[in-house]
Amino acid sequence: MSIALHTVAIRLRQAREQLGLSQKKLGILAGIDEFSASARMNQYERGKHLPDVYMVARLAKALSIPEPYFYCEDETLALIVLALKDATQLQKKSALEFVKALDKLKL
Amino acid sequence: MSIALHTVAIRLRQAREQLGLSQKKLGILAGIDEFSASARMNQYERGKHLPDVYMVARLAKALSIPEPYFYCEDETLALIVLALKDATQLQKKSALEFVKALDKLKL
DNA sequence: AGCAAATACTAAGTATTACTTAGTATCGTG
DNA sequence: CACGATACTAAGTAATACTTAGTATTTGCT
Repeated sequence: MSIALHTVAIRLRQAREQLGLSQKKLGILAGIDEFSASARMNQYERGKHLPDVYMVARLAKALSIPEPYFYCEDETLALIVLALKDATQLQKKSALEFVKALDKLKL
Repeated sequence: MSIALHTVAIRLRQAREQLGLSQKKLGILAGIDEFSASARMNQYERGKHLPDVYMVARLAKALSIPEPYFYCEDETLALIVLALKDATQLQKKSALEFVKALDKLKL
């Protein structure tokens, strides 16, 4: 019997496995002490504890993933955020215009 | 002398002021006890304390703003997330395709 | 299969941080 | 000016995360 995992926990495991890292290694990459990295990362992924925003920021950096990705419940929005990772300001502006236009279109 | 505010704090104030709510009122709307709502919300906005993800979720709901918005450092990305608030799944898929194409275009 | 190393996971005490309370400052308006 | 509303703060208490010291489980090798 278990309570539903928070999006942060789900996205974290998702992103880590994508890169083929162990919980411990990712923790160390994010700057956690090597003796507690394994336990802490596991607690995050299992939903035992929640990483605070600063920790999520360091994990995001270690994984090269935008921070807001970890808070996207909607899978498609998560993918949009991910796809905009290396976008230039101009590209983002362009995407914004597209989305605004989309809104008026009621597709 | 003060340390830079976290994005959550900045976006929170931004969103609250947009709606013309007081700190206390927003806190109450988000389910905080009326006697501590003012202090807590102020601590969040001033960066004295950080709301955890569950609190951010409740604030997001009270403000009718998507959760990931609060973690978007980039202003344009924040606006994209905001613009997709009421988007249908089809519209989001469409936006995703656009962003993917944009990526290959190196605009 | 059997073993070892790596990885995943957990309980419990300690450390850290948020939350509540009680209040002071500041702003806006009659 | 005064008063009500809003913003803000210090400090003690309550809640939560972090560390430690392990136990389970999985993986790969002979």
